Amino acid sequence: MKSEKIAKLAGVSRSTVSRVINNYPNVPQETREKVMKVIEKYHYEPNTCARVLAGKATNTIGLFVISMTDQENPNRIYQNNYFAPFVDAVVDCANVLGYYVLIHTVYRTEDYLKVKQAFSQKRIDAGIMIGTEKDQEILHSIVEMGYPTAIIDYDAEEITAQEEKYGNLVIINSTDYEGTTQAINYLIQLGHRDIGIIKGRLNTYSGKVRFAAYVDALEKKGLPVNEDFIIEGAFLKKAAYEGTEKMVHRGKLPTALFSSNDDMALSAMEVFKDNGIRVPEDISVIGFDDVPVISQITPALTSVKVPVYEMAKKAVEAVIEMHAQEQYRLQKYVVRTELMLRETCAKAKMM
Amino acid sequence: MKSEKIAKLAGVSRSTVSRVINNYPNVPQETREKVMKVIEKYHYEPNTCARVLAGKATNTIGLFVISMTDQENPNRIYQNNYFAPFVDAVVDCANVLGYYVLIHTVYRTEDYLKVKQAFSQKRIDAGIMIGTEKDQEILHSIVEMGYPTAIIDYDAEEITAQEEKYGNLVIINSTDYEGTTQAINYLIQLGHRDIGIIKGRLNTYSGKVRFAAYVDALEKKGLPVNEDFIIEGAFLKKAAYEGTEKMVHRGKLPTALFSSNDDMALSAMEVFKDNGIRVPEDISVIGFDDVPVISQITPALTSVKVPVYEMAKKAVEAVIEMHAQEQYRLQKYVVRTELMLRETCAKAKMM
DNA sequence: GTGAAAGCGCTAACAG
DNA sequence: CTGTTAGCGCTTTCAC
Repeated sequence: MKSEKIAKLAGVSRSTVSRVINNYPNVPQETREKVMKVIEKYHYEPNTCARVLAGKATNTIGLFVISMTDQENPNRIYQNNYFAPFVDAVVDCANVLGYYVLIHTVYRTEDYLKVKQAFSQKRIDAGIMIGTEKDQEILHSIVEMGYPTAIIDYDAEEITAQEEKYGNLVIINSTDYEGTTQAINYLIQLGHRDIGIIKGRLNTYSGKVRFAAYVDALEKKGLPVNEDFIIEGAFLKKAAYEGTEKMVHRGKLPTALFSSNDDMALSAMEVFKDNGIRVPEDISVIGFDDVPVISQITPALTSVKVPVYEMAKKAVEAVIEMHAQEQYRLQKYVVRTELMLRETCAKAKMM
Repeated sequence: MKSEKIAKLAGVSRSTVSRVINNYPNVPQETREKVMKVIEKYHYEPNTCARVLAGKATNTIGLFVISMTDQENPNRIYQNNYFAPFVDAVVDCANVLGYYVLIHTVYRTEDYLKVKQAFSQKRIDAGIMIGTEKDQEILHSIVEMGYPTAIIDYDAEEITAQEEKYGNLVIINSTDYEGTTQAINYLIQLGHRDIGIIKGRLNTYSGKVRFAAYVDALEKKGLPVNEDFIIEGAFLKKAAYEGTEKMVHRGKLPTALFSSNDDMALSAMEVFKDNGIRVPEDISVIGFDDVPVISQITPALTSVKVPVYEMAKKAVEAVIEMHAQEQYRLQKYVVRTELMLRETCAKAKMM
């Protein structure tokens, strides 16, 4: 079934059918209804490719999940508790606005070709990227293609200087610095002085910021940043587990531990449990992200909530709006984190 | 940049460029290289829509996640621990085969229109559906469109009779009946005689089968199916929580509980914990699906593993292969479940 | 208001 | 082996 047939059946020309489909104003109500009736009768759906080829939008946005670590694990991405809700949210928000989502994952540098192709082959109107690290060159080469692109968790400062070059870019972050500061200050208020951290990957914006905020918060209160209490976690469960284990075996523990994400906090708690170290009696723990699981475990993990849904929504809306616009402009959004108090923090014991 | 320009620059015609792009044999190595050089130099990518319009495949498969319950929750789908790994696996497998995945969720009956449109608008070569229930009519109307379609967790018997009508359908299930039987028998071996169940939604194939297998297994051993120990969970955490709570308040408990999925088992364990009922000392629990979280909690949940990755892989491969084929034929696949022994089951105490 | 005709970028007969 | 030509199904000037 094609528009020509509809035209014939309705006794009009293809142009008129097209006008009806696209809701153009210059067609009288009567004609419109006549055409619509035929369209509905035959469940006619215009061929997307033909429309796109003739200059219309694809009504599809690309979602690219970058996951360059953990390559061997089959369940890699959604195993990561952070990406899954994000993908969900993007699909959800896009669908509400009448858009499809074309999704592709990037495990290796070569896979970036696929995201470029999604743009250059005109499969999508705009794209959203999450999980990017400092793959500067490639990332820039994608942005330079000029299509509306949103990046989640990316250093805005770095490119803010060359605003005119990145008019098609949307950067979305959460208040990680403030969130971390709040978490550390909360621990300090509880009387903790030896506060450790499980670091994320530092070539990640959030990893970097969360660590910087941790250091700053301690220094501001005149507390020591003790190397022994800094665990390299790289945002990975396994690394966090091993790092924590090493610290435990070393025998000297902080009284509180801030983890750069929830997954790693969970790993640490596992180690503590295995070694008879009680949370929060012996050590307080705070995570980051506030993924769903952590409120269901015992003890429920105190965490800094990242408003994933809002970030996804903003990203979707921004790129879609940009695509509709004539004029692009660099946009930055920052959404608020929130400290979710639960059961893994307690007052520091007096020595 | 279009093929015509490449042709001009390479000193050939568009047809030859096309032949090179599509790897047709009838072009000498020399010409091929000459053209390729220009293509690479200009990073030329053929316009997908034009190719599709001219008869090529989209190299995109649709993934439709049906989730008609739990509409109010923003994090609905990936909150469900079962869908997330599945989506991941489908994207992963499709990507490996060079395909993009177009994803759309169905929360309401109206949303089914979008899945039909994805097909009729020629956005995808084939589709995969998960989370379907007995929306018979709509489902059939989709399959009747004639595009390669895979459905996960669907009653194969129901349509096996009319094989010729569903030549384009692929049905993929796991051995839920056997898996459940194995789980129940395991409990029986441990000495349990009062075995309860948290039911899934019965308009779901897996919900139905798991319940049937439970009843059969008990009856086969001459054990009672006690109404008091049957909890309506509908595959939902909340319903399972409330149902379990009601049973606990009623005061009479089975010594073992089989849950039709892990999420509900988790809810039940929460209730038990809140009421001072110990797992597995006071009650044994078995879940279904073997989602990642359950091995990380304490006590780690014994569960029947559903090989999600394999199922997704099979679905992707089957529909892609079908699309490439001339002749379609109804296909059914059943992949093996596996009982994962962990810490939530213990010998029944002698009364 | 509406139709005719050109064109979007590519593929695929058909000749040669 | 390769170029010419005719579509694929739709949108969009441009006349009428």
